[in-house]
Amino acid sequence: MDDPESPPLSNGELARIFHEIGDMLEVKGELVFKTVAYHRAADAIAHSPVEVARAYRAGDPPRIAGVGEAIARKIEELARTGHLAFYEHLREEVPPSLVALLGIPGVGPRTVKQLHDELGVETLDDLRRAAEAGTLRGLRGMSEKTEEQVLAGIATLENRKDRMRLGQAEEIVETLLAELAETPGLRSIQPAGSFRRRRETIGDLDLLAETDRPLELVGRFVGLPTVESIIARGPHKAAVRLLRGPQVDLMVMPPDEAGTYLIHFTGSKEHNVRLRGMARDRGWSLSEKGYLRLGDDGEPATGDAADLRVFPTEAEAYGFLGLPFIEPELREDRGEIEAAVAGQLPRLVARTDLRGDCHSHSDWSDGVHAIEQMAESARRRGYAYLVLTDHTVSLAIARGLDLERVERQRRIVAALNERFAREEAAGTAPPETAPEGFRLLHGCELEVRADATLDYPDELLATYDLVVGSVHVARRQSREQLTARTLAAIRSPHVDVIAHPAGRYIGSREDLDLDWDTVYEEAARTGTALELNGSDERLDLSDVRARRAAELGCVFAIDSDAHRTEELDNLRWGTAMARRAWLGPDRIVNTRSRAELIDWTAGKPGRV
DNA sequence: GCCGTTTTCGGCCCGACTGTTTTCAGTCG
Repeated sequence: MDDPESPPLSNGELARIFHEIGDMLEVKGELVFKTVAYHRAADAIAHSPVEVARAYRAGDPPRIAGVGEAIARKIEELARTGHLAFYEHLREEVPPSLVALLGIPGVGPRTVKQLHDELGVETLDDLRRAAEAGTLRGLRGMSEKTEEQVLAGIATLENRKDRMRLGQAEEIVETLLAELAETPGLRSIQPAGSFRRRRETIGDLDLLAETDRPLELVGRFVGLPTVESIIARGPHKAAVRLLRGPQVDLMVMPPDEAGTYLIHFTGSKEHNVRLRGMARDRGWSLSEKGYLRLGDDGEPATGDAADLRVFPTEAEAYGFLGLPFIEPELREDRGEIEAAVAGQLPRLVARTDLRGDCHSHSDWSDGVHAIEQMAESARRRGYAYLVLTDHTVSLAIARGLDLERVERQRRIVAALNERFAREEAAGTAPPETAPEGFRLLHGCELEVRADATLDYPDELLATYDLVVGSVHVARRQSREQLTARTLAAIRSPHVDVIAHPAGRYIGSREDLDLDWDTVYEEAARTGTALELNGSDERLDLSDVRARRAAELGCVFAIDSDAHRTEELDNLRWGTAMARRAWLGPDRIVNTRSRAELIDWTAGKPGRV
């Protein structure tokens, strides 16, 4: 029965259902291509810029690659009723506890089916008991050793850490690279995988090395003090789990053949599948080893090495398919192949394009470091400006500033800027100082109250260099209320940037329930920038949302939201998200000079 | 189940490692 009153399922919820269907079909032993089709469709829905269920309910189903007639019918049913009979029947047949067994490393769908059919295993505990009782060894292809592996796999699953934040991944990678750097024979070593693509969270880490002495490198790698266990170890490849840390894969490549290796191990899997398809169309088989010419039978030729093509760089390896180099952040099969074929890849914004930072805090509100420390730190990073945006009065928990403290803070900012100007004139500023000089701009992080009013009066807001507006409180309001509050900030002539528009914390706090397209359209119409918040706990807007916003004409600010000096470097993660959203420097307001930025903020009433 | 400037049927990406195997299936990335 239709239930138009209930909120439509989110893309994430739809994707989870179709992934689960794919998993259940795998366990049932269904044709593998069918299960893959469900997973592909689930991924496409998860990354869709439009709210799929809402669009179906409105009678305007979007065209989604990988969603054909059968899956479209299922989305339709889910969108209209919130239920899917096919899914519910499947869950009775293949209980979720059985699907959960797929999470055990080393246990795949065939094994789960075998365990269920032959031993009646339905849950993790069933399997644990069976392995401990030694009843697995009687099954075809299983032994005592299998039982040990299953038990170890269950332990791993139960201890499995959540995916890492980018900053955590970076720290581990840098430690590993330092520990392996002095290995004899090593020519180069670098991270690949989702960390190189800068996905918002990282599961496993991948390292790629060129070395003349593979055995020595692999040996040192598996012997590192932080290695808890060795998962696999071959002559050119090894996988380990770190103590209280992630799995790390090391791959050794022959010197001067890195091109296809880097592509293969950087991924994404979906990007690689597309490349292999292109290679196949041209009569070549692509693997990490290079391009191998296909014979008349459609199989790669064996024997003579004459038909293997290898390349020292990724650019050359892409070039073999007639493609330009594709930036790692774009390699998600979200249109980058088509753009590359058409010669229309975007020029992505780079960290060095940024001239300043529009969102930062001091110990006047909830930051750690003093105003002067924050300013000095930004100056020594070569910025032309840092906007100090401490919280406003109603956010008492963060010591929001009342009017009297705003005035005192303003005098401190002015005094600092006088000193900076004097030093620049006298030539005594730090050598890292930007050519245009450095100034601390005065702003605030303006609270949008629960009733959609702004925390400071217009007369006060008009005195700031730049204002970022934020929704922090009353997050559980209705979609209409939350959207109205965000729009109130966007429509204010004094609000220049909407800070962390979705208000999420990765892994712990969901996005605000907003009418997103309306928010994007209004931001575009008024010229209000949306923030790409660089805190690796936020990364807000997400890459998917930012790309949609850009399609609708929005501009953005890449901000650190630093609460201490070290966090100023959060700009690198904000930049990564901008790149994953296909954004160029022209869309980012803080690629502008200080004078241009100030002109832009002063022009807002005229932009409306 | 999806998809089509070679197909509306017949394909659908590739290889290393593991374990139990005597030639290969399963899992993983």
